Amino acid sequence: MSRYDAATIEAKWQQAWDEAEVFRARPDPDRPKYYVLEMFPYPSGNLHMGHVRNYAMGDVVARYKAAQGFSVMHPMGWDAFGLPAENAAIERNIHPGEWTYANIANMKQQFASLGLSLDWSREFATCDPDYYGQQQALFIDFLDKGLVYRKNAVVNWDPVDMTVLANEQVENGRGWRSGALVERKELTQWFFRISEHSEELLTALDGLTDWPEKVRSMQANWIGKSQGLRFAFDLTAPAGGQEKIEVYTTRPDTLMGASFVGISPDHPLARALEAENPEIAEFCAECRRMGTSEADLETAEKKGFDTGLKARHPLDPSWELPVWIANFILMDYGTGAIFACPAHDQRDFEFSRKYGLPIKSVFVPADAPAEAGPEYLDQEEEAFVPAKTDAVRYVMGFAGTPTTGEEGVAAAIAAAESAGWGAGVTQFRLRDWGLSRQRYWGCPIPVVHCEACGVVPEKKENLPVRLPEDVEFDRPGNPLDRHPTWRDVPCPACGAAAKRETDTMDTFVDSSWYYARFTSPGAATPTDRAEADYWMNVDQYIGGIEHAILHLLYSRFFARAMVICGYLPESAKEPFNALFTQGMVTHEIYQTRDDRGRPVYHLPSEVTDGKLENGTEVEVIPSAKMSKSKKNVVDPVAIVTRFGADTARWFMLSDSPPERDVEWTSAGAESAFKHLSRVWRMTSELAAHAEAGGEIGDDDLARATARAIRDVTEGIEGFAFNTSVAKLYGFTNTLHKSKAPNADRVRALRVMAQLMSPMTPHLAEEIWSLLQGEGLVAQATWPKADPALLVEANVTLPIQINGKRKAEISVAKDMPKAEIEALVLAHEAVQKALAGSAPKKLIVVPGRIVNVVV
RNA sequence: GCCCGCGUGGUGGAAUGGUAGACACAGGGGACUUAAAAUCCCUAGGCAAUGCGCCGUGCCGGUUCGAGUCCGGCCGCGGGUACCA
Repeated sequence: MSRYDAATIEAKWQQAWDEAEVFRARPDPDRPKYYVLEMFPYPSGNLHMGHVRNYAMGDVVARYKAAQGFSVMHPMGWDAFGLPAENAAIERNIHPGEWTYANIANMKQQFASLGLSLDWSREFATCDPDYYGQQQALFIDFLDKGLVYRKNAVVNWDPVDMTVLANEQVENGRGWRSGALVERKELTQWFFRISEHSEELLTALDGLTDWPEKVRSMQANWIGKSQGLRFAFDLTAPAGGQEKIEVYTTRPDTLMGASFVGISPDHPLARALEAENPEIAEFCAECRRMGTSEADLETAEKKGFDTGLKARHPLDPSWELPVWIANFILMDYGTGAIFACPAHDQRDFEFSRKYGLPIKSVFVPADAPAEAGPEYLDQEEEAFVPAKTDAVRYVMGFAGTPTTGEEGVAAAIAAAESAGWGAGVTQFRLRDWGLSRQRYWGCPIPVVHCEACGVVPEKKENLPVRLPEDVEFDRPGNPLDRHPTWRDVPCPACGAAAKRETDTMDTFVDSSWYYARFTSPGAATPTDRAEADYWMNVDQYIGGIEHAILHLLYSRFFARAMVICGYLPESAKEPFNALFTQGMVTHEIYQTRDDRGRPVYHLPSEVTDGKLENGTEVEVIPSAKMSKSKKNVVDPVAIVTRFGADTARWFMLSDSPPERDVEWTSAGAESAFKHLSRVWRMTSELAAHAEAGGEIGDDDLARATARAIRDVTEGIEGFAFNTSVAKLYGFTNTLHKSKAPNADRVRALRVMAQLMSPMTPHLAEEIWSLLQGEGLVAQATWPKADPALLVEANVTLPIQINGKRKAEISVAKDMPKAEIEALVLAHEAVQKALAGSAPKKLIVVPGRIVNVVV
């Protein structure tokens, strides 16, 4: 007997699908449309298992929806701009474009081997001039609508390489190549006005009911709406041209516990003081020798400098608070200035202890001793920070007698407003989106700087503003800046000699509208409205949880901006109807040490039974996300070559729930292959008995088939592909053991082929064809379970005694409660437990369980 | 630091607040085979010892007739933290 030959089967059916153009998306008035999209990949050059998992999931949805009668669009493209191409250019002296397109060609071939139901006719890369030209057109329209503007912002500056660094290029405060201490540097940059949409982006989250709750909650926290008080501390004497310091606080109720006023090193007052005082200049310079990332700033040691200035407390003009510059205060937040209340903020507490500043309690726990007062925390190690809704007792309030923080804040705002020294304001944490990048491999920002006219957008007929090809990466920095001629252009407004902008766009811009471009990838405008109106929204979006905030929030903003500019219908302002976030693919890490004790990593393919080929034992480190640096990667191509794409897909979908991480094990891949081989063997044994349709006559097999249809369908609908896979294992076992006539088993196996087709499409197609199914299984209608076959006559009821299962009874499904109770009470185990007395309680949940409380 | 998740046998995991461990991997036993591979059958949380029992879903506590599931507090791991994508 021949064996399961995945390579032959897969090539055959991939060709058949291509020839029949099965996956070509076309508007169809007779069917509802369904747009499935997986986050497009960065073309690193090689497919990894995370891709296989992500795209296998999307493929299940796309194929299943097609079988359900939808007109499906399932496109694919490339998120092709970004840092790695420039790094490759520097390291290997290859042009970023050449490197990127070679990677795309390679990966596309690998994609093809997986047999995904993709409509490749819509493919594009974000580095295609056609795509980024339309992005430039969008930028110009956004500029016109006031959605983009320029302001100053800080970047990580490498003073040796004279270049801007990404946060990930800063390691322990030093540039990753030069090793130089990184500085913060201010540049004029372009910003999208996303913060103007904070309220809308926040409230609209409530409508995204098919998004994971965790993603909505992360976005809500990121947007960070808060109610607080804005007011000013008057300086006792003007300094640095300032007479007061404006602050924002969400805890105005703690104002009587203030110990100092803190300002950011980038605050205008700090800037002014720097110029006069070398010590302050040195301190601020030290603060600026830090990366710009929030995690770095927040975890760095808290440092401060007493400016010697004093500020008057707004409630007591005779109370003078010292003004400190502190490294943890961000200029981007609120007003860049705070007042510190160490008793009720852990960071302020530590800072105050370090610098010997007073710590006065404003409130104490509700159950604190009656004599507890402002000195309550004197001996404590931590600030007292209860939930805002917890009951507390104010000992130094200034507005009534609130009983919780929440009430205290409201009362403090009301008091400040009526006394006229402060205003309650709503504040958002969300900042405007800085899109300027001082790099070559990105979409050029289509503006020209003219001495006479200022910043002028390029004319749309001159788009795309193409990246020049003749660039060198022999030194750090942006090659666009030093290109001999590229910058020189006439001003689009006056025609005089002018200079192009050399900054390019953040790659998040590229990925913020690609879903819209897929609806009409060749259009001469960013979208074709008829196509966009038809295909939008994305019905199911699938991608990694790592994109929960930035990519998804930016896309939501961009969709709104595109609606404003008329490129999308109003209904598309939330572009993704449903979102699913899948987990990562992980693997054990194999490590040895070199003669200096440094770790050396080994590929799984080099390790057998915990040993290298030369017999050296490796240390096994628990699984982590597959990464090249740890070498815990498995090449999908090798798996596909060895077992076939269906095995790789099947294994990626089995075992782990899609939203959780999955661990790749070679044993798991082998068992997946074994199973598919078994199904194939059953098929080849039964193929001789294949004949035309008809019902399954054998009652048990008919019922098992109906249950399989129900359960597999439920699994797919609920994004629990692992349970669908488990049910298919079970159905295979049933079919294997069934003594039903061959014709019945053929019929059941045909159904199984349909149920398997979203996951293992090639094998399903082969089974379908061997068993003489009609047409392609990829175009067959999804099977329906006969409800009559799903009805069970009897149910097993577990009997619990005091919540612990002790026995069970089998009863008719519709048996009345009273009869069940009688049966239960008569049961031997219950009699024994009751020992003659009556039960305290008898709970009967029909069809579920019985609990006897004794 | 902050925000958001996750934690169940030797392993991956299943389980609308209702029989914890479905399905599978590895393991053990058996069949077939000269033998091996492949395949097929049986077994399988731990302790105890043979019926029956006790313990058990990271740890501590709570709500409930009943908690892996809900609530509070810890511990550990992971994702994000605005220039990685």
